Amino acid sequence: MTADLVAVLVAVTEGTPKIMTIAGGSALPSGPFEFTHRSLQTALRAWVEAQTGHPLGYVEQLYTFADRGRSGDAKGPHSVSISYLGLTREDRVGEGFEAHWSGWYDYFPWEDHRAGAPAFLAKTIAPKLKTWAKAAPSPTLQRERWQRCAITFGLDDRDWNEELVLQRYELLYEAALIPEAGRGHGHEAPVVPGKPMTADHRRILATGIARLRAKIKYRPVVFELMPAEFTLLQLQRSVEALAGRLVHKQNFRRLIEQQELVEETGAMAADTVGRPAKLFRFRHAVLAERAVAGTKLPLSRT
Amino acid sequence: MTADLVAVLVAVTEGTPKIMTIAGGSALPSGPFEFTHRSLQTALRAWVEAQTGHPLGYVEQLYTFADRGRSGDAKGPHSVSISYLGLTREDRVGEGFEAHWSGWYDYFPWEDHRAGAPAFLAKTIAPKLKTWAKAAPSPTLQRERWQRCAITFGLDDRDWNEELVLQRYELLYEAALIPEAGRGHGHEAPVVPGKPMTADHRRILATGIARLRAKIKYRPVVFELMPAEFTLLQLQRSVEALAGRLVHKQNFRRLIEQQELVEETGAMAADTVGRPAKLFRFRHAVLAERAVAGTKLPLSRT
DNA sequence: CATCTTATGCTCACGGAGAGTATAAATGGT
DNA sequence: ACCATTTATACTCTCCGTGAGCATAAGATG
Repeated sequence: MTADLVAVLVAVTEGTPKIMTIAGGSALPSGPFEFTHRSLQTALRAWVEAQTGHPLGYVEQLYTFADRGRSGDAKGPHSVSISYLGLTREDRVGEGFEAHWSGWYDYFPWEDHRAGAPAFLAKTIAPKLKTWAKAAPSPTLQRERWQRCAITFGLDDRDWNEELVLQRYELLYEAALIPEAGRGHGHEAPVVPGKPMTADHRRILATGIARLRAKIKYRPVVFELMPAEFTLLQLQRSVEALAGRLVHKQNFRRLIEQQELVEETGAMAADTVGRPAKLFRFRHAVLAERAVAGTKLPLSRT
Repeated sequence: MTADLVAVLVAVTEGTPKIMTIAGGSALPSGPFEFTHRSLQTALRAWVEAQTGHPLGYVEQLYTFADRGRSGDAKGPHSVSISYLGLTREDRVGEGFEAHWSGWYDYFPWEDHRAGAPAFLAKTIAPKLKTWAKAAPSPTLQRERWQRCAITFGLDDRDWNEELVLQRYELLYEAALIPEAGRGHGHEAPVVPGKPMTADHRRILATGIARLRAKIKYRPVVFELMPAEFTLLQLQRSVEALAGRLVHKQNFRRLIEQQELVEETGAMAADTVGRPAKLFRFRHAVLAERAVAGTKLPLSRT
């Protein structure tokens, strides 16, 4: 038996959340776990450093799952995959490394609601889900299926819940609306937009996004994705990029400041449009001061 | 390489949270992962069922960690341990099974604040931590250490945060105040009350408790630990048992009822003191109705 | 100088959470 | 029968976090 590490490495560049990919963007970076390290965390850090040429900031374990040999042989070589979420900055990649960054909404276009709900959600996905729901054997099951769809995708006037990334992916998978769910029928036309990935890598990515979207609400992890100095608007844009939805500007600032998460550097942002903004830096002290330093997003419904 | 499953199986009986143990209460149930199962979850379920004679309710993965051979050989047989949290009921144990249930506060006596903060916290633990903090090389580090202690243990007039179970355990471990941290000095006298466990099992248990304490606040998982019918006070007592602190009765009921988590059975509780209480049952429908059905605990500061 | 854009300060209303008061319905003892 | 005790259950009140909007300041641009 073998153990593999799979990494969801996240960076945010100019309002776009990105993940590190290999194989032309069709897989997450992964590799065998070397037992020469003291722990899984250090193994992952060393490995990422070797790949990207830069140490990793925040690291968190995501999930472990077992595979029964993808080659089809029932008794073949089995493996355990241990997935991690890591936060960095894109510009940290060293020289001569072939780290590839892909926008994460390339894989989950339906997750970006910053400009409102994507049109194809109501136009394409919802009808397909409805069809799938109606294909259930009994009326009760049909209703239950549709209820699940409506809840996870915010249909029927329900609110969009940005944290249900994994549930949405799994629903689409179950409804066979994405290529990964291909049931041996050869290659069907992609019914739902979004780039697929090898094996269950897109599921792992969904897990990572979901975890991160939940985490930014109660832990100051966004700062791991920011440069040393930033304006409050830049910070807000990063949060919005991750959450996939807009935030109420004034309330966001109120929250950040009243929690004393940042301090002014004294300098002002250069080359900007409009009134120049103060530059801030993260107050690393808060990590020691508080056990839970929340950043509950002040979401706006517009 | 091998993969092991370690289970934190929780039940609540008469206001006491319990965990399933083996080896006279000195270890969590664990065993090798059989690759004959489709997933880790099903493997765990099957395995627990074989051990206890009863299917498992709620199951959730906790954490995966790697061991570099406990026997001391640096290149010896390595293994990956995958830990799970499972919720059941004690009375579900079948015939002829030797499931042993131990109160979880036997292992973490400082975590039970239902009758106020335990006396030995201020009398024994706090001074020891202070000594440890003062042993840091520089004044700055000394202050940082003590700040950490004060935050995690709610000292210096800080609030007790029941979710920091793991942080507290790791702090005690770091300060060498618990037997597991024994640094080869043979066996010292236990400086802090609480039953130790084999290897890092107590750490895993701490992880499980922390996870559960966090979860009951936003997911209706308590019901997995309740009998089919229960009174609201029984439900409250279970929550309090898990959280290790008391709850405001009226507000608790308001919360449960306004969220429509339960429905009356029509019957009343028998053989009770005082005014008889209505019996309720969990409305399983809410699991389908809502994505997030919270039970934010209405904690009281008394 | 008008206009656009972004920054930043302030107010308001609503609802949830913590806390307390009051009343009802049972039991057991005297 | 009456009272103390225990538990159940219904309301009320206050405070504050949160969502939302208004207003003003300070730059750039034409």
